[in-house]
Amino acid sequence: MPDPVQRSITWLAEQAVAGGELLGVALTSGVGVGLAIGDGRRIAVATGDPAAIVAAIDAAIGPRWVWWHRETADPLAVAGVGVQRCWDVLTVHRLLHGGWRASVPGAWARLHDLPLDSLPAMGQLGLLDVHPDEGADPDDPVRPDGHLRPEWTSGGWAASPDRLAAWAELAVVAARRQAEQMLTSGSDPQRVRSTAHAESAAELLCAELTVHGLPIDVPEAERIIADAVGPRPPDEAAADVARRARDDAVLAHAPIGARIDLRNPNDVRAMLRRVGVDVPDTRAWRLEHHRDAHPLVGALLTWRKAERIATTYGYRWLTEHVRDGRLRGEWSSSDGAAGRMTASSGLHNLPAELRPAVAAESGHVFVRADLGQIEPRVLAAVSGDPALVAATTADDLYQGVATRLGVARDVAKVAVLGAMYGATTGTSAQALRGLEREYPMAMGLLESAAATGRAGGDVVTIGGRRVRMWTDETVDDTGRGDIDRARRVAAARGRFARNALIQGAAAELFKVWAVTVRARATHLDARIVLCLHDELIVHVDESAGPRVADILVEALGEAAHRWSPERDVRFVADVSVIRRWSDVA
DNA sequence: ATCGTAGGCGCC
DNA sequence: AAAGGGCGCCTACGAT
Repeated sequence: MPDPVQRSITWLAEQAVAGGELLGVALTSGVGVGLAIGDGRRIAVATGDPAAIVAAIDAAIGPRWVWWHRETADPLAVAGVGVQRCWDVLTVHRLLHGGWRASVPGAWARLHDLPLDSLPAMGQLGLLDVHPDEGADPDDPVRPDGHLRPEWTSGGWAASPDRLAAWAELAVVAARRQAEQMLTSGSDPQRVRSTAHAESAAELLCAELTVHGLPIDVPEAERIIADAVGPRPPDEAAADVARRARDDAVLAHAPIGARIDLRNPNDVRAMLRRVGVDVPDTRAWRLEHHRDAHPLVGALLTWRKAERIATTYGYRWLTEHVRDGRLRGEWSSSDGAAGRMTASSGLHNLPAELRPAVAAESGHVFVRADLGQIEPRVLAAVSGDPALVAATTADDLYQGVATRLGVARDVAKVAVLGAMYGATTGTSAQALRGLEREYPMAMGLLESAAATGRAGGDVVTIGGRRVRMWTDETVDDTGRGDIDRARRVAAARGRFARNALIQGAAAELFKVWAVTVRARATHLDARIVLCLHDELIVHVDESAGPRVADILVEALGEAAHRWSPERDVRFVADVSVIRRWSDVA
């Protein structure tokens, strides 16, 4: 190991002992790595592989690494540096303030109460304006007016080792201010800090998921696709012929003489009307009721399924998103709403028919686990409703609720889910009154969230995530009056807020679980390859499968302990060791 | 031509 | 039983 690296490790070890709990890092592969404690002491390392340096320091002193954003996590994931403790400033910013968009200059401005309208514009926009930093030192990342210098934030931070070190130091300053803000946020600061740690680790996990991908048995995927839409067409013309053949199978049932585009919902609706099926839209669940009315309906529904494979999960999808036997997509740790993870390339909406193609590599297994009845258990935890907390001790929570309400299990389940989604009509309405009677704390919490949402207010999850209420003007106006429209917008906001409280909290618990699994299973060379809201898939050598299965269960207990405000809520996971995703018991 | 929106559907 | 919350991705279509 080169001398400067050894020196920096020694230096950092001393600082860590002296009380520097946070360690800033900024790195680029071309330039090196910048490190900082955050009280003015920096170190710039120009030689050596940045990721190797980080790995060596991580092993030596195990600090909580602080970085600005994903651009630092990505190269660490590529290099396989399994950093455990981190603080991602932009991820924490999204946690505290909500929304999906977040930028380094914006987060900095917010932290320092700087007016957002004086945010420095990118590019050349400012050339003709009076420069707020006229004559100032361009090597200082902060302008005299307090904003970050755009030349730095747009990439100049990586220009030299010294700048990397200054940038790392600034990240620590930002993280410290974020921690201070938590003290006055209105939520429990300990709890929010804990969420910040988990969310930051989840963002790093997302960088790793993006790099690793999901193992795919490509020949099996091709077989499934061929079953649905035929063999891979050699050219565009052949693809066109195949598509026409699929269309004709449906149109054979249609009234003759009609020129119908099956991909045009208006055409389809008109066609259905001509065979006596009158529907407001042509969604599958609606057409299901009319299956017996005419053979056209069944043919259309079958066509739609094949069309889904052909267009979204067909040969093009395979060649574009599967490389080296892995389905690769972009992962992000929190969406713009309640904070669930998102993934592209179909990773989060792979049709069940394709799941046999998701297969462990040879000599490996998947260890798969999903959380059972996660939403009502989360509702019990965040509301502290004693009756609902008691219901979580059962494997089947809904059965207990049904017994208490004196209704059928299905009715109870629909009612509980409906209460969390905002459904208020139908047969669940009567059971809803039963819920309000038997679980007043839980239902009261949901109703107060809905009221906040209806009034246009933000809701805050138990972990401290702010979910910003939308101010959408584009809700469809069918020509009725403004009052009616305002009422519909308010109702939609109420449903959104009601759900966000639960969906957001469930996402928090899930991420704590996932990053705990990641931490506890790295020594087995196990890799999380899929996160699906309440389901985890870990890829590992077959010899370690049973051990990882145990870890998934233990990690859930640990995660619940760290996350749940309510000691007595029981969370359950269904775990299995499998070769293919479709092998689930 | 390029963009945003809506209908539709996959998953949770 | 009813059709509610989130996301990504496809197509067609109208506005720019």
